[in-house]
Amino acid sequence: MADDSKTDRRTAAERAYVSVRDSISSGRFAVGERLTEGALAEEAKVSRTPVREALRRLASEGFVTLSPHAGAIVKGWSEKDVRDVFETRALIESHAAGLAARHANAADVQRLAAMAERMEPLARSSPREVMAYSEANRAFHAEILRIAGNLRMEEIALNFMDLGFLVRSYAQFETEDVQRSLSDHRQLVTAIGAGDERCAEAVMRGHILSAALIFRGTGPEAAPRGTRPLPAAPTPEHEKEPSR
Amino acid sequence: MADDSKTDRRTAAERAYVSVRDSISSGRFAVGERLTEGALAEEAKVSRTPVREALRRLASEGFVTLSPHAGAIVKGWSEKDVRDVFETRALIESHAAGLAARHANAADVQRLAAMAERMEPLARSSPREVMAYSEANRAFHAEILRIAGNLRMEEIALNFMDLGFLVRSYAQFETEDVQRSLSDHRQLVTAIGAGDERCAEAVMRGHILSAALIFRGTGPEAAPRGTRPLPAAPTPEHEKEPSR
DNA sequence: AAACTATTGATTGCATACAATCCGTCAAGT
DNA sequence: ACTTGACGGATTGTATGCAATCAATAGTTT
Repeated sequence: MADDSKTDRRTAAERAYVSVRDSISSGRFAVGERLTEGALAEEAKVSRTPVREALRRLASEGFVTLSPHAGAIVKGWSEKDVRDVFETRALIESHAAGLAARHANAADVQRLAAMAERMEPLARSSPREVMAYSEANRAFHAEILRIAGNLRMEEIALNFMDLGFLVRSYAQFETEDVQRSLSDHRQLVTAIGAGDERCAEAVMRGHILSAALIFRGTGPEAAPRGTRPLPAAPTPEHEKEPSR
Repeated sequence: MADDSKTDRRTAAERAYVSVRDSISSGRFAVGERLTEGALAEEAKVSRTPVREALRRLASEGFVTLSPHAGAIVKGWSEKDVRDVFETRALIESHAAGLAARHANAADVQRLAAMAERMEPLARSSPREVMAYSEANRAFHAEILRIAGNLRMEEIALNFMDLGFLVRSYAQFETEDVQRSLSDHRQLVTAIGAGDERCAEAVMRGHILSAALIFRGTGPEAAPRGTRPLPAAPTPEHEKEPSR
């Protein structure tokens, strides 16, 4: 973060993207807050052009919504939005788990098992290692998707996992939930190792849907208190469906 | 098209996007062809800035691949890419069909039936109405996704349907295939109207996977001869997976 | 002749200046 | 008092100029 040296290999657009995305994921920008290009540009120490590029990308990934001439606002998530995302994840990742069970070789299973094992200590040192645990969890799911061998499903599922509200939700996990989650992972490794597609599918579906339950249980005030004043708690519904 | 009047409500970026996308979908740009910002800007009568924006969006939607400092090339589709897309579509849209069967009301079914019916004459006047048929087909699938009520799945499936190679593939349909496709649609309407989730799922899965079979049957020379010289048929594999 | 290096041309990436648009405010009219 | 209209500030959208980077070519060396 203190590395503002000029020898930055990444493009300015990439820096802007990471900067804004992290600020959203970490909750520094409140849901519903309007992001002006100028301010973001100043913060990331680039001009407005790469910031615009970053914002378009973030919009396509679901982090912000932007309307012509009105700019970008941090996207809020209604109950239904969250349910839709988890439902889609459950559909895709359970199918992927089945494919993984079919395709996995010995090395794949070995790797998965190692990853699952590595998560256990992270789960115990609960309160502060949320980020590390979340990262490890993402890597585990990513590995299963990779083994499944469908790039489209991999992209979609990973994008969903990266949406900010997921990371926040891990903070709400009770130790009991974490234990069940770890158990799920072990079961997944076993099922995939045994080549039992149906079992892998079912476990993955349950794994994700139960996570959805926990998250939704945290209630509508899932907005994390960020490092800044939180300019007036926004109404729970920023984008209402136009009834269509 | 002749409307280059200055009273164009759309933004320049939107015009650039449509311009480039249409040129790709229609095959005017060959697979593997390199697209330079300057040329595209001139063609769409805008500056390079909105063209860049359009290219990023097209990349996120899978029409082009772009690498830093190297620009954009029209994306090619390997056998596996196509299989992945159809597999994912089958997974999502079959699930959506099931949801639609659960959620549809009388008006929804009415609308679907009308759309299915309207496609029949388009199918008969086969050779030239490919575009109209393709549009109607897209609308039919889109309506089912809308009824299903999961925005994420809707977005994903529609994006996949819009990928160029699909449109091209319709040109390859034999009348026999079209008849089966129409029959599938009628069956879908019936199943959804009856609230039979399993049936709707199964029919949709078969509908999409059989379309995949037909498409793949057209072989690797699916690259349509465009209106321009086709600068040397590119090798079938432009983007090879880095083996990971 | 082959391989490696330097240079040139073209293209992308970025910054900045300018134009178009939107939103809030205030004034005037009904 | 309420609506309507216009003005002003701020923000987004677009164009253009310049710097950074890459690819290809020519030239040099082994």
